[in-house]
Amino acid sequence: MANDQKPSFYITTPIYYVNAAPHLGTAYCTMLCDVQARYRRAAGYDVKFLTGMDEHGEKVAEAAANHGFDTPQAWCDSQAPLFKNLWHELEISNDDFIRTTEPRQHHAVQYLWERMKESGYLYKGSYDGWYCVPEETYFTENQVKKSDEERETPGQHLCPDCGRPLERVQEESYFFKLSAFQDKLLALYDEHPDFVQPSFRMNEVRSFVEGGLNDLSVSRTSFDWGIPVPFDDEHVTYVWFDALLNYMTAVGYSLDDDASKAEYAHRWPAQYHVVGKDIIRFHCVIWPAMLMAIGEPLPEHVFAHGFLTVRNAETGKAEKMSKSRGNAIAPQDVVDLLGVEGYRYYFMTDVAHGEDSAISFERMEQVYNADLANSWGNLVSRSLNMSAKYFDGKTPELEAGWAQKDNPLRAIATGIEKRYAEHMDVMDYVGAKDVVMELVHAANHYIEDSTPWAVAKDEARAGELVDIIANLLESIRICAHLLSPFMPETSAEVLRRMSLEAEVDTCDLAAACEWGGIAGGVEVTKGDALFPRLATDKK
RNA sequence: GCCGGUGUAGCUCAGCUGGUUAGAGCACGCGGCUCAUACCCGCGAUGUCAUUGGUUCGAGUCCAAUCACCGGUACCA
Repeated sequence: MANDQKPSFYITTPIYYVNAAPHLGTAYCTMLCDVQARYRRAAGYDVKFLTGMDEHGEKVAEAAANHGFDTPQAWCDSQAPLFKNLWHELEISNDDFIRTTEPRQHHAVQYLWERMKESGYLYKGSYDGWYCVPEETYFTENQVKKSDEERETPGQHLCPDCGRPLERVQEESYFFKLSAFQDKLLALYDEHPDFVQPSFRMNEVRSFVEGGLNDLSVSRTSFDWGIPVPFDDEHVTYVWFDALLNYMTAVGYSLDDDASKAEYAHRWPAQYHVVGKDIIRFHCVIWPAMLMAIGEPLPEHVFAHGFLTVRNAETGKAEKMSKSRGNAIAPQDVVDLLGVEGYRYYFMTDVAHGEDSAISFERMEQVYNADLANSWGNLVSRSLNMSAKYFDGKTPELEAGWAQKDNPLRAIATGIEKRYAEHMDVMDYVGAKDVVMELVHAANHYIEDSTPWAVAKDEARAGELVDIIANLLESIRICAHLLSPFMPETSAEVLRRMSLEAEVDTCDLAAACEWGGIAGGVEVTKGDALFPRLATDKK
């Protein structure tokens, strides 16, 4: 429900196409959103995090038949749990899961058609294409042209798949007058340079729009697995007016009751649509144009991430993941190696912001061992152990004002939340991680410099020992908060081991990161290693 | 073909508007320590900054050309 006390933060993943089982790429995109959603909740926002599935279209109907399902709906129903279960396993904290076959989407899409009709940006025309009779497949003019060129059979119009001659077909279709929005879109990009992120993607979008826009075919008569056009029974909605609209459907668009209207007013526009770079155009060109046409506010940002590739162990080169190459890595493979939280940490902090990235199990092990086992996990281990050992299973008793004393860790921790937020706010997780790891490394360094094991042997230095351990525990507490969006369960565990369970799931991160928050004289438990070191098979 | 981008240590990348001996993390080698997950801390080596030419007192940083790689060139999400 809408919470008017806090600002809304609405973030979405694309809706994933039902025909492809969830893979490393979809998990990556969903994790990007999850980390942002968790961060924003901690930062005091009223978050809605949406993901879901795109279930309409000709290919879904075909897949259903091929898999022996009676209806496309039954096929979709069988696939939805694959996504939901994986998101659950990967600690994805989505607040909603939309499926385009749901009644709410049906209602919203039909409502959109009426608004589009009123807008004057809709007209009926004909959509030209090429049809391969034996393959029963449609191809666009460009697909055919491209394959003819590659095959060096220009102008012959041969099927890209089987090479046989194609038939020219014309289909009646509704068109959205995308061409009318060129200037408005360019103005949007000028006025909101951060509409498309990272910034280097903006150039691609802009040059595309500058090259001129064609109107967009938005309905089909050649198949019927889709939402009917309300004023024309022959037509079903083609992808654009269906898939993209899900973002608005999920926050009450088209509904007339007071609660829904309030929800929509509170939530829309979205702050972030996170998408793969392959669908950037749909979100940065078509989608804003649609919204302009019907007079709805535009989303604030579209963030496009890169693709994950696999590093070939022998050649060192990045390759596309594919079943035929046999180089595909499944989410489960990564979970098996790193655990869920190690998985999240690796993909969120070792993939350069918005860029493609070649991943490898070797690199995963390195990052896991270096950052999680050796640095962060071991810091927690040694610090909690010393606290328990020197203070009888507890944190040291603290005198009032202890937190005001200067020390190297306090110096680094001061303002750390702000530095971290600058990166998190723009989804630069690598940069945010670096800020946190600076404190982790400093804390390990501080232990060496202050030699608490030596101080503990000298009763005259008891006060000094209290300060050392308190500074360590305090640093760990702050790091746990900052790492929580990436590794929520580990951070919660760390706080619990310091008897700070009340701080888990804070919604005031800035306050939580103020120096001086630990409790004195409470139980502390060393516990098992958070991230057991992985044995690397080095020869 | 056209448009755009990239090319900096073994790997992943920083290097803003040109200015002393080119940086970080990881990986690697040596030394120290022992609270800790054989961990941590210190020290160290490595780069003709893709190539060539140009502008400049001075260029990784600007310009041109060349080579290599990548993306886009729209209705598959």
